[in-house]
Amino acid sequence: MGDNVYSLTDYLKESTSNSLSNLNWSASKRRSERQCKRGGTETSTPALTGSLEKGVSGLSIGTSKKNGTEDTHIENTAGPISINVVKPDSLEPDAIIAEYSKHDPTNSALSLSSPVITAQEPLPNCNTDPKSKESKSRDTTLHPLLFKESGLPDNTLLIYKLRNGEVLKQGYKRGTCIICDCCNKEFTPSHFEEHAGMGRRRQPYHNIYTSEGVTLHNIALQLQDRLNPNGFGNANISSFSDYPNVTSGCGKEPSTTNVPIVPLKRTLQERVVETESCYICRDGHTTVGNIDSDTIVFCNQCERPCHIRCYNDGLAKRKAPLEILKEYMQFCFLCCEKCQMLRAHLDEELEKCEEIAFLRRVRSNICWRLLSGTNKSNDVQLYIPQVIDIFRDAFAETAEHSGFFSDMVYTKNVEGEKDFRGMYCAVLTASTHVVSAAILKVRMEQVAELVLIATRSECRRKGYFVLLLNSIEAHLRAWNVNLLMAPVDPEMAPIWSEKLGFTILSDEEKKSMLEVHPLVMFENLLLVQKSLA
DNA sequence: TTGCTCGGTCATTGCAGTGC
DNA sequence: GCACTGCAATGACCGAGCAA
Repeated sequence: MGDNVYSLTDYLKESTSNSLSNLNWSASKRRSERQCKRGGTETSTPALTGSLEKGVSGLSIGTSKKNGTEDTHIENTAGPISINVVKPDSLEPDAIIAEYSKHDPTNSALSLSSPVITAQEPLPNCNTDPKSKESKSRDTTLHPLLFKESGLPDNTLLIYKLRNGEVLKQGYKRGTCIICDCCNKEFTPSHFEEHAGMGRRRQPYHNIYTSEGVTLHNIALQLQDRLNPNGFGNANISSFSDYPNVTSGCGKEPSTTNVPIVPLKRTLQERVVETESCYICRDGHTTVGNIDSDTIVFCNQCERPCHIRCYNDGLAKRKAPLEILKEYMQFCFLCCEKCQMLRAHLDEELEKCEEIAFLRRVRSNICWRLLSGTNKSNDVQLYIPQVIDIFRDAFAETAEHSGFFSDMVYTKNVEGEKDFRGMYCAVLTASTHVVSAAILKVRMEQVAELVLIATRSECRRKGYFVLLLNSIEAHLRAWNVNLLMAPVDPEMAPIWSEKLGFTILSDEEKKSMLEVHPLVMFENLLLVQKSLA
């Protein structure tokens, strides 16, 4: 995989020169046509020469000096979006596809962040014709965001289609252009629209969709919300992928010898029972040593404690305590419908392999998979050892405790010590290789925990981390999980906070959170959280 | 000679009106 | 509601003019 990824460099280096010539060609062609139409003469200088540095004409940001209008950004409160971006210094078209915020499709439309252009005061005797210049104002800062470094990731699938769903052209984003699949030529959005035979529309951003079915216009709105959350410019913040790839449990490398602290709540131990109350009746009464209706059992999904009798009260047909205990031991005791639904979603996801990006050079798809170490199929067992290797490599300083990684990945229940059941591996794969992996524990709608996340060393700094993280967030949203928690190295906390939209919990908040939710925590790490609602 | 400013030209595409 | 269309706002680019 590493070789494949790195080999993409040559491909893009080659194509860079092609892109220049294509860009100039298309620009010259368009200019020529327009000048002929106006009866002018064609200039000898291609209009877009050198525009690769400054951005294609019409895609740059600025304020008109002609009429003195000035863009004024007002504060918005829209939530963050998830965007995957390839490393700016990486030429490879690696893992890239946008995973846009799906949880609130109306967010972009209602966003307050769209630039408001101050209306000019009408001059005395000015033309009040609605077609007059003064009646129009336009936002030229929005759509260019898509083509900036922190904007739409390269290789994002782009489709020009009609409102009825008919696909006219398909391509992918690269740099400031769109590469059409049919001819492999570069187009600006407007050219792409023209290429699709709909040049007369002049609405490229409203008719070019991603594979997610989101228009470029809506993505630009979401980007704007993300980049300008407080109404202030974020010019100093570079690309989202511009940071070390390994985070979560430890940062780039663990600054301490981090040992996972697995809460005892995960096991049925006396002290746990003594300190827990049934979440249904709020009573903590139980009889230690007996298996009866007063026994408190922990749900194998949400891990909330409940009396067997309280659980049975909600059933049409009661179950015997021993039967429930057996279910618990088999990790299939689910306390309510929501937990059953969530487990069904997870089980369903285990069967899937979603293609979320495509590496043209190596003709390999980047796929999202959710794996369970308990699955003994050859397919899963092909990936699991790679996941362990990735974690061992990424968290080298914890090598002496590397057994934990194996236990987590294989979701072992180490009797009397640690219960890693219910953990899943979320991975990105290319061909038969895992490029990025995370250990994920999904609870009910309350919280999911991202225990570890890391990227294969040779694949780092290419955007896989963000791609995986955003895929995780998107799936959690789809499963109605509304909070994602992650233990992070203090050194990496600013990245999680500033670039990934997480909130760093104070020690007090962390303590109370861990009391409520039995998360796997590491020594000396901070706890961050992100609302997915 | 160099660097800066200004104005003209043009490509791009946002916007609004119109028709179906 | 959608497609089509015309208008024109906007920024990039370029050359001319001017000052240092």
